[in-house]
Amino acid sequence: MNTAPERREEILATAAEVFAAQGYRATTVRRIADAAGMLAGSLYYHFDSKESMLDEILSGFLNELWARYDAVLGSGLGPRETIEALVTESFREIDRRRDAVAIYQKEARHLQDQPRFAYLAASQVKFEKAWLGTLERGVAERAFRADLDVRLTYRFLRDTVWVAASWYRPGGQHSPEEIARQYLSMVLEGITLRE
Amino acid sequence: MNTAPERREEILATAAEVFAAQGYRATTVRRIADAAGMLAGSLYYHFDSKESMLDEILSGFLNELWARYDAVLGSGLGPRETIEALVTESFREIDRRRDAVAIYQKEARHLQDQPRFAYLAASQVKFEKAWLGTLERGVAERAFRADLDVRLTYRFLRDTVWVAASWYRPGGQHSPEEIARQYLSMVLEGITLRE
Amino acid sequence: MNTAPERREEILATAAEVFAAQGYRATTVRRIADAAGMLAGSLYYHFDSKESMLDEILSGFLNELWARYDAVLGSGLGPRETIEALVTESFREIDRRRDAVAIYQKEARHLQDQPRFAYLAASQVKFEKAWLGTLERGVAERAFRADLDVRLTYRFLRDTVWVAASWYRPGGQHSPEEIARQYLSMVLEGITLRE
Amino acid sequence: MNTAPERREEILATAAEVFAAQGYRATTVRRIADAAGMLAGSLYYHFDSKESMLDEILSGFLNELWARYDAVLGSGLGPRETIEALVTESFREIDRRRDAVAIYQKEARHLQDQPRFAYLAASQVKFEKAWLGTLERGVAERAFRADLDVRLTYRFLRDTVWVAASWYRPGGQHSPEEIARQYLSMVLEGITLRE
DNA sequence: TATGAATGAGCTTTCATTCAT
DNA sequence: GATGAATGAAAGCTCATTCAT
Repeated sequence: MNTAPERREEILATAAEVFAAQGYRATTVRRIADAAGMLAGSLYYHFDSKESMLDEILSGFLNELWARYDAVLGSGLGPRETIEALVTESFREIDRRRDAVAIYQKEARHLQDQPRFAYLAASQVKFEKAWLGTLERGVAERAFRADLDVRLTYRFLRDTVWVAASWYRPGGQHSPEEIARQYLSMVLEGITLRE
Repeated sequence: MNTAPERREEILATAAEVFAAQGYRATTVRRIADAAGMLAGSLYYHFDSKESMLDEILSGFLNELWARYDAVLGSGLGPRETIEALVTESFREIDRRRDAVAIYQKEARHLQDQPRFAYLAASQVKFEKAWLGTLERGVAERAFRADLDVRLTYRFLRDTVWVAASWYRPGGQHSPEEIARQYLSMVLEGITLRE
Repeated sequence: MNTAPERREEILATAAEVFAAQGYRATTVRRIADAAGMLAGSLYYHFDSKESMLDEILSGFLNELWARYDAVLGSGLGPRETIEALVTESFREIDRRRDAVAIYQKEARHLQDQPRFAYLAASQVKFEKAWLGTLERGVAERAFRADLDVRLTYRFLRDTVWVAASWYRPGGQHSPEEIARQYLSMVLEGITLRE
Repeated sequence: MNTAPERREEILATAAEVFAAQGYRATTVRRIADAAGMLAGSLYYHFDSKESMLDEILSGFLNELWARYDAVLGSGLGPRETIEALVTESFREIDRRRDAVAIYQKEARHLQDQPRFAYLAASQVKFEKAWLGTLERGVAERAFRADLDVRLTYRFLRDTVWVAASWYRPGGQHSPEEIARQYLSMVLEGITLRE
């Protein structure tokens, strides 16, 4: 199962693309193989199973994401700046691994019940801790409004950011940073015009 | 195919529940039948295929939704009030048909390529027209900020509302109207504390 | 998985026949289905898997065998009569379930490592206890020779009986009881002519 | 296909070991290669197929066996001494090629229908001729009992000897010759104590 | 001599669907 | 209205084998 890393990555990228486009279940192993220019059986030289491809895609994404998040969280920023940095890193990750994010979005919920994908639930918990904690700190430090339900705000922010993977196309007219800036502006200031 | 309407509705509700929990593809007809207390083959007395169950669930949801939306859009409200009404109706619909909304969220994108589900794409277009139009009117009438990309704002709003179906539980601590009010407050005013 | 018992038994008998003739691994599910007059997939209405057919065949055989053995062992016979009765019951079982015995013979050794087939090993242990015990009792009571290695004698007897399944054909010229009588005569008296 | 004979023999011994332990069909070429410290494809430098390994194992065993048997049969012994010599040679062969004998035992029956393995059937015939002939000669010469079915006696002897391969471990507490002596004692004199 | 990568045929299994009863 | 049994297509996966390097 350990092959030339480049070929693995190629196949994995192909698989991610197809999974994201058609859904994991609806994707046949044959379809991935076609897209990778080989026969279905040949995939099994590189990977144990369809599921293990999914696993690598998802864990690869989460590992990278958490490396960035941890850097942000460890750098001693204030609540508002932390939120800004997390949102920006999220959009950058969507830019880097759009397919993985889209798959995560669609499949994480039922996958996390399987032992193999327990790390999805674990990540979810860490995620909540990081965002919710920052929001609460912001309320305490009078950076954020106190009249909003924090959990609701958390979900709002979280969903808002990740759902973007469903329409985002890398190389489009807005850079990830630009999208992040606009999102943050909406979330932080609201869309109402103030004069 | 025409049976006592209550039995149909029961089965449909069951199917929606399972589809929402496991995904359409991953749901077997047998699982639905189990949950409905019958054998798999017996479902075919009421419906002619698994796909037609999905179809009824989705179109039932969209028909209801558009009846409400059309009422809002035809009532001559200003842009801000229109947005408020649409968001509120959306959360009410999530409250009424949580499963259908969750299914829609997950499956609409690839279903809309099939002729049978072309109405999903059509609805999407109408949807965009309604929301985007309202936002543009709001910018023109100086109700909304002009410095934000309107398409981005549209997507932001749209996603934000519907994704809620993934965590919303009817009968929870917040009523749909209360959730709508908080969401609107965030979107319209932002989460930043202003003194 | 619970269907009309007659159909199950029919299919099981067919499967046993094919397993015995070609070996478990070499037998395809399609071949069993062909012989049973159905399509491969249809077997799965009645059974969970190819392995579960094997399981039922083997456990059915062992259950029946042990019912008979236990009756013999509990009836207070002397060592020689016990051996005679066990051998006779064994040949009767071969007559009744030739295929199952042949499969057992060929496959038991490697199957017993799998948890599902642990009962094969358990049966083996009980088996040894019964036969070896009887032989030892026979030696103690001066019914059997003391100059032979008892374990060797045990293996000799055990193998000798069961291997017969590989050539025995029900309805042949000798009844199971007649074969048992000849086998016993050889084992007990030897083949040497004494005058 | 012609390589250093030592490497071939090594691989063949490895293959025989795995075949004997797991069964021919259940053994993958990769498993053999693993055990031989190479990759699956590399085996094909030495052998042209999995089947040809089996072929060499089996024919190697039979050739050696027949060389010994022929020596015994050509040496003009009486029936009892012939049986004794054949049994002894058989146990020596089990000692030398335990795996091959075990494979033979399990696979010969269905292999012999394939043209490639027709020699298995031929050997079987020769075998029967030698043993059955000796037994008949023994009955005629009043060395063996006349009241036993000779064919049954033949099968009894044959099976009894070869099945030992399934439990025999070279280097165990009994030498092949010792095992042969005990077996012969049982078969010739019976296990009953005579005073 | 051996490796790494691929092939292709065939395997067990799943599942939506049908239909006589 | 529902059951029990079967169909048939397609799925994921295995594995002996090939072959350029």
